Amino acid sequence: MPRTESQNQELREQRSEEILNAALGVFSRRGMVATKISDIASEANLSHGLVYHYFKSKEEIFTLLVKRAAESSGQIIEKAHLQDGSAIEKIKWMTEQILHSLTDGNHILLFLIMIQASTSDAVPEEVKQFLTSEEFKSPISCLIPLILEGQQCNEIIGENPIKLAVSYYSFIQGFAINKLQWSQCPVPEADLIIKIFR
Amino acid sequence: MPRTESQNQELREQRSEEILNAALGVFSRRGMVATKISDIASEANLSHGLVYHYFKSKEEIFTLLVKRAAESSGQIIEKAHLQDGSAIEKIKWMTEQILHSLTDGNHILLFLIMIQASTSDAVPEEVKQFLTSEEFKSPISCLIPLILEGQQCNEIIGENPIKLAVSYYSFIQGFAINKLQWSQCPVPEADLIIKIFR
DNA sequence: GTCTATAGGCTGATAGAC
DNA sequence: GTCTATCAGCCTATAGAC
Repeated sequence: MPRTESQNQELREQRSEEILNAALGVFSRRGMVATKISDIASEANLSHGLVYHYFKSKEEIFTLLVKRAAESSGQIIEKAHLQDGSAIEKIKWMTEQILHSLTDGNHILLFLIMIQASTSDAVPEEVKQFLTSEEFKSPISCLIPLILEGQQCNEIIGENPIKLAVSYYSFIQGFAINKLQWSQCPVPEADLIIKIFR
Repeated sequence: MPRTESQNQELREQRSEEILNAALGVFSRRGMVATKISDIASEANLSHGLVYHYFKSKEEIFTLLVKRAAESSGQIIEKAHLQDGSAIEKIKWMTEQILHSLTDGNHILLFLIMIQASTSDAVPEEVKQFLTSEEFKSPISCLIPLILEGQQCNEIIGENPIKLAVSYYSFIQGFAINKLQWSQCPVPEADLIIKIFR
């Protein structure tokens, strides 16, 4: 009995996700250029030919993952703004979310893709354009309104807000990297990081 | 008039450094796998053939740079231990040195090579071995004695020293990455970072 | 020492069978 | 939808001329 159209659709969707997941794993370990299509294929347990049935190229897969990562990081910041409480409580909440997402699941891999995308020159042109486009809101620029809010009620020290935002994200990004190298490393509490704002 | 032996020696040394410097620049921008020998050659203004006259392979160049980077980071920590003052003053001094070295010169490139070497799977076997060998002292483990010293005289909070060290290096590494992406970004003061210890 | 030419291997991408 | 076979291009590394 042949598959129905909707079953076919579902299969396509599922395979596609399998490939993307496999790619995420390999990309985050080896970087875009160093991963071969055959690496992705064998991680996903299918032939390299099939990868091309679902995606146009290796670059397309990478670009897609970068956009997902950007979206996922954007969502956390958005949620933080909607949170109850003072500015610093919002930042603390966000920090807890991030640290938690780095600790379990493969959110950390999306994080690393993002770091690779923004630190390496050897990425698809489309990724470069995306990262400099209006569409992409950098985490640093999204954090600044929150910092200003905290400074107005003297919750946060009167330091250059950009400097504070850079420091905060340095911390987060650096920790993601450390965590990848040493997955069992102790995770700092959000309060430890928040200290830089006081 | 032919060159004397010592002039030849000097030329070799000089060319060798030129190539290493060029390689450092390209590696840090594109990563090891994505840089071609011809990239290094043209950055150094010489033919690709000549690169092979000085080095056995691309991997050899990368490995050499990783070892230099490790040495240079080890030296800073060593100097910090020899510094006068309390533990936290030593850490502050070290932080200032690091921030300064990230700000000018191409020390930051060595830093990034180190990050690449320790985060990517796609590095020469010799690099992997080196990073797990006794020869290589990880910055985190080198910082711990200093933290313990500070905790004994209540200069530093009684938090898990490993956690503190991880947090500190997360910050430093993350900042190096940010600085590379955005070279004009404001540089936090050492005191801002040191807050996590109090 | 330095260059150009080229061999050899690998990999991204496609074609075509099932 | 999935696989295997294969092509075409690129890149490392070497050989040999100057």
